[in-house]
Amino acid sequence: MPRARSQSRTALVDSALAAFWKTGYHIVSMGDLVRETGVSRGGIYSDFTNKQDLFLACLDRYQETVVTPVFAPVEAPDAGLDAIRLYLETLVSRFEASDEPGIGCLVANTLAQIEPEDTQIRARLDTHSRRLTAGFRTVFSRENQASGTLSNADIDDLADFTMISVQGLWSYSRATTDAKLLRQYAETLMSLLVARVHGGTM
Amino acid sequence: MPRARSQSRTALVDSALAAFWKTGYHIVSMGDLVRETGVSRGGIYSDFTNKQDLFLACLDRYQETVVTPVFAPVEAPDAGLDAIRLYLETLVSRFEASDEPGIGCLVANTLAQIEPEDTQIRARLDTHSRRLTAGFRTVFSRENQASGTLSNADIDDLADFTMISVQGLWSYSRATTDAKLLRQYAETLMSLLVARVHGGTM
DNA sequence: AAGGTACTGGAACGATCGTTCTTATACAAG
DNA sequence: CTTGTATAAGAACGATCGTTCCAGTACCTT
Repeated sequence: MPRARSQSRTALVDSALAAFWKTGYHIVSMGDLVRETGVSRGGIYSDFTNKQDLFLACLDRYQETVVTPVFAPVEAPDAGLDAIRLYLETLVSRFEASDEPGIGCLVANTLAQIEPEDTQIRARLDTHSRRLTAGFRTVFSRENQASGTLSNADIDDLADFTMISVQGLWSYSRATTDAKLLRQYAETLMSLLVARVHGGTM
Repeated sequence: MPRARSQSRTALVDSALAAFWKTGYHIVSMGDLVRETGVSRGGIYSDFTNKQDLFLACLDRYQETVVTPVFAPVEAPDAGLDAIRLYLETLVSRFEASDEPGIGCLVANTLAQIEPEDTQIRARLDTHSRRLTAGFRTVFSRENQASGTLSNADIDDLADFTMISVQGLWSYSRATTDAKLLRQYAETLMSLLVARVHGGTM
C-alpha cells in the first residue's frame, strides 16, 4: 500500500502550476520546482516522466481548478447573458484584488512561448479555446431562441469573437496594474454582446 | 577605419528579431542566433553586451520595421476610422497569407514570458501599448469633433478598448490557422467602433 | 521488533546554456 | 609586400539545465 507523501500528487501539481503560471515554462527549472513544491527530485520523477509531462498535468489541472470554477456560470444549463456578465465580473475583480500586474492566463501565456511543432501542448490549448467558444455559443443560442434575430452563423461568429476578446483581456492583464482599464474593457465587451443578441445585428 | 562586415548591424538585428519573434526569447540560444544571423559569436558580442541587450535592440527594431509601417495609416495626421479599418485589414491579410499558425506580436509574446521584475523589457512593452492607444485616441477624437457625442473619457476608454482588442487579435493569431475567424473578429471590432463613434454611446 | 516501502536530500551525469578567449584569415592602408 | 585591424570560426569556461542514481530515513505492516 502506498504511503502518503508529505505532499500529495495533486498538491505537487498545484504548486508546479502556480510556478509555471507566474513565471513561465522555460524559466522555471526543476530546482525551482523542488523548492516550491517541497517535493524532492526523486519524488517528482517517480510521478512524472519529465518536466513536460508535469507541465501537461498542470495544464489539465488548470482547467479543473481555475477555468471550471470561474467559467461554470457560463456552462450552466440555464445560463444566459448574465452568466457571461458574472464570468467577466469574476475575472475583473480578480485583477482588482492585486496591485501588481496579473499573471494572465496559463493557456495564453503558453501559447506565446511554445514552438509550433509542440503538438501535445498545442492540442490542450485548442481544447481550451473550443471550450470557451462552445460555452459562449450555447448561451447566445439560448438567448436568441426567443427573438431568433441571429442566424447560426452569426452566433458562431459572436462566440468566436467573445472567446478571442476574453483571451485578449487575460493577456493584457499581464501588462497593466490598472484594473479600471480592464473593467472598462469588460463592460464595453458586455454591452456589445447585449446589443448583438437583443438589439439586432447592428 | 572599420571594415564592412558581411552582415551589417541592422541585418544582424533583423535576423535575430525573426528568430526571437517566431520562437521566443528563452528558446532561442546564442548558437541559434549565430546560425541564423550568419554572424560569429565574437561579432555579436562586439556589438551587444549580452543576449538581453540584443533582444532590446530587436524590440526597438520591431517598432521601426513592423509596427511603424503597418500602423502608419492610423498615425497619419488626417487619419480617420478608415485608417483603422485599413490597419486591421493589413493585419488580417497578413494572417491569410500563410496556412500555418501565425507568430503573433513580438510584444505580446514577450509579455507572456518575462518576469515581472524585468523592468527594461517591460518599459518597452508599455511604450508599445501607449503608442497604439495614442494612435487610436487621436483618430477617435478627430472623428468625434463633428458630432461631439463622445466625452473625452469615452474616447479614452474606446482607445484602450481598441488597443486591448488588437493585442487579443495578435495573440490569438498564434493559436489558429483559421484566418477567416480572425477576419470576422476584425470586422466585428470595426463595426463596434463605427457604432460608438458615429452611432452614439449605445 | 523486524522488514519492506516510499520518500528525502543531495551527489552526479551529460548536455547545453551564455559568455569569453584564442587562433587564423581577409582586407585596408602604407 | 608588409603591417595593422576587424572579423570569422570555434575551442573553452563556468554555470546551470533536465535527468538519473544512491544512500539515509521515516513510516506502515506484520
